[in-house]
Amino acid sequence: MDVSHILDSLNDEQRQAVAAPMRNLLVLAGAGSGKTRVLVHRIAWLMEIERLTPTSIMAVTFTNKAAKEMRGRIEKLLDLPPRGLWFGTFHGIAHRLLRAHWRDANLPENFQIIDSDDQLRVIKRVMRDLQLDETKWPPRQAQSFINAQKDEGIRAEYIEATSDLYMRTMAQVYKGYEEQCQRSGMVDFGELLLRSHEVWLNNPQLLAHYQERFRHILVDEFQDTNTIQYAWLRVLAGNRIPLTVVGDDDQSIYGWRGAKIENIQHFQNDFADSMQVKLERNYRSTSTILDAANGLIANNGSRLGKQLWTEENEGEPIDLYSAFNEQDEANYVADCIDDWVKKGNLRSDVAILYRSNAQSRVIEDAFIRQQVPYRVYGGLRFYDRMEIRNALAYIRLVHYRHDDAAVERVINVPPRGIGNKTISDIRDHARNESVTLWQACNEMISLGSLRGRAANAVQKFIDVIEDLADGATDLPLHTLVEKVINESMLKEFHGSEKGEKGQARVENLNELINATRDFEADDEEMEPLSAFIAQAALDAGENQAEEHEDSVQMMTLHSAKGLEYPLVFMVGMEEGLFPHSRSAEEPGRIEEERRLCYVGITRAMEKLVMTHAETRRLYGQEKYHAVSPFIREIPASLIQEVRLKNTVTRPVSFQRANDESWATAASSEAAFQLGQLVSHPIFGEGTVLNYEGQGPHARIQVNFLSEGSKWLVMSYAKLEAL
DNA sequence: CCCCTACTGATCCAC
DNA sequence: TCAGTAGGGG
Repeated sequence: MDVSHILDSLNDEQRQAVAAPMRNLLVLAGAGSGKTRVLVHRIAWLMEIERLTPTSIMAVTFTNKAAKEMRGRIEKLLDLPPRGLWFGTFHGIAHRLLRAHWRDANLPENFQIIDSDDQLRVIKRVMRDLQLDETKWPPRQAQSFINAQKDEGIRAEYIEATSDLYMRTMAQVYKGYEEQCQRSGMVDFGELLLRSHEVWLNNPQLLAHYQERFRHILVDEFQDTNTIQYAWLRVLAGNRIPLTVVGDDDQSIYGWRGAKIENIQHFQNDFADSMQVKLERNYRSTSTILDAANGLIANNGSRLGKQLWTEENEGEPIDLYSAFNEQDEANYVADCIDDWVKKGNLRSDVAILYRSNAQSRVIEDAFIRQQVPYRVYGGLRFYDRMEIRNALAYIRLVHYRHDDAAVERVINVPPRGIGNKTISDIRDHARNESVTLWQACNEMISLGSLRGRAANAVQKFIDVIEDLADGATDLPLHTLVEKVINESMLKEFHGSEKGEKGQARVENLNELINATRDFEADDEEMEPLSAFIAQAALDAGENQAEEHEDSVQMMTLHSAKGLEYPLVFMVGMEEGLFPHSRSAEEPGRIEEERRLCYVGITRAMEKLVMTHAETRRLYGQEKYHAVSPFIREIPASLIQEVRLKNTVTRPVSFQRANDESWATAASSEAAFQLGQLVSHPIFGEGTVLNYEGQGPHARIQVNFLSEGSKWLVMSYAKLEAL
């Protein structure tokens, strides 16, 4: 057997991992060490050397993007698509299992996946039914409670009846929510895993079937697994199926989302007879960058232990810039990028990394001023956009009339005269009669329990859906979707929103049609429509449409994981910002922040620049932050201070901006001060609450004793100070 | 039903 | 500070 095409391009460590015996294997893959490559080659090895069929291999990832990339690379390596390979995210695979065994899972055949937005609506409804005060019990809090429980594998019934009012109330909501979901066949993300885990526990034969079928399971980013995912894997593997897990404990940054770093730390104890391979050779960064990363992460205790190395040369030192304030910091970054581009480099090779999204604004402002094209990652994902979610709700209703979450969403979108009163009547009917909202609509109309106008409107809603559904099964997917978007009037509705927003919304709707046009189900057994609906629920879609212009990439440290850039800026390296002040509370959180810093550093290939601001305006207040302790943990010899603190001269642009704003405030204050008592010839006495603008357009807000608060134009108001 | 005002709260976010 | 949103008034 010629194995050269599988092993030739690999280094020794990588080969060891790829060609390891069919036993439990932990691959500790450092940043930039060729992790994906090892996974892909391992799969090829299993198929060609160990002679496993594609159907007997399961490969699990966390994101659809990762799954897609891996699939592409396997196809390229093997020169053919690996048909039958079980490939996907934890949720995608769990969903597939539940579709196949819906009876065993005690679900209706056409159960629907709901995302967090739908989930919140359902929870709100349950809480309203329980007559809980929304201000005292925020639905969002209940939502995260429920999701956290599910991630831990805990059902409502297992939450003990405690005297703790909070726990009792939450458990009550959780219970009501579970019942509501069960009644209307809704399954949330956590439920996919929880339910399929239970299916295996309750059906030994079914579990045995899969244990015979799968001969190997591979898991990517193992350090990100949470409790239920880990349990899911353990039950499935059950000492019968060997696992290859790949991950890096030093890059575990999702503890706040339920990920358990212990899962990778204890893997060797929990999975019998396992071996471990470390990938420590880095192919990405200069040795300076790696030494910085190694020095930093050495401050964490209880690591599995890794030391990145490279054959690359030292490269440039790490720059540290102490900015006067956040504007100065932003200008400095913009200036550096100008230099970089003048030297003939690409802007798309530059990334700006920050701890929290709020930090991007100041930098964006500077980029706009200096005309640096940029692109911000994150924000709303495609399938989270309002117009897309509305369109999907219609599509879901065409497919399955009893989707309560979808009815709630679009019963009055676009507005067709169904008011809150009518909707809550429909909800009441549905609850009293134990039927779905769709059934409630129909029943109430035939019973005549809706008034004339409301009845007409509801009938109109029913007709729209029924008309769309009529003959829907004969149409190709994209034609159907196009029809839905047009006939639901969503295009007109969203298109008429003012500004460029409407335009963008229509474009997105068109994009949705395009997406269906080249949609391919990865599960051939499902009908296209339900496959598409499931995909839309489980795949957030590409972050954003590709930007054509060469632009700087801006993102949070979290979303930078897995990416690499020749030039990386880590901004806001200040205590309180990074590490974030909220992470000082719990033990272990600082270590996670340190790992996040490690992730940031190891994104850089050639050059790393860190900046911090001595003063920063945060939540409307000027704050003085100390330099991040993480900077001190990097060997000082690797860092070069760009400018010594005591020689700082204020940049010209800053001085001007600052002086102007100071002058404005001063001149306004000269006239009236906030809180000052004033008198008006007509409105009488009042207190100054606020003012804005300057010169003849300046306006002032006064809270009058008799009239309440009013905005007045200062030059006409004839106010007198008292 | 839409717009304005007042209020709140504020890391990180895939599925 | 400011963004997002709930509730009142036109």
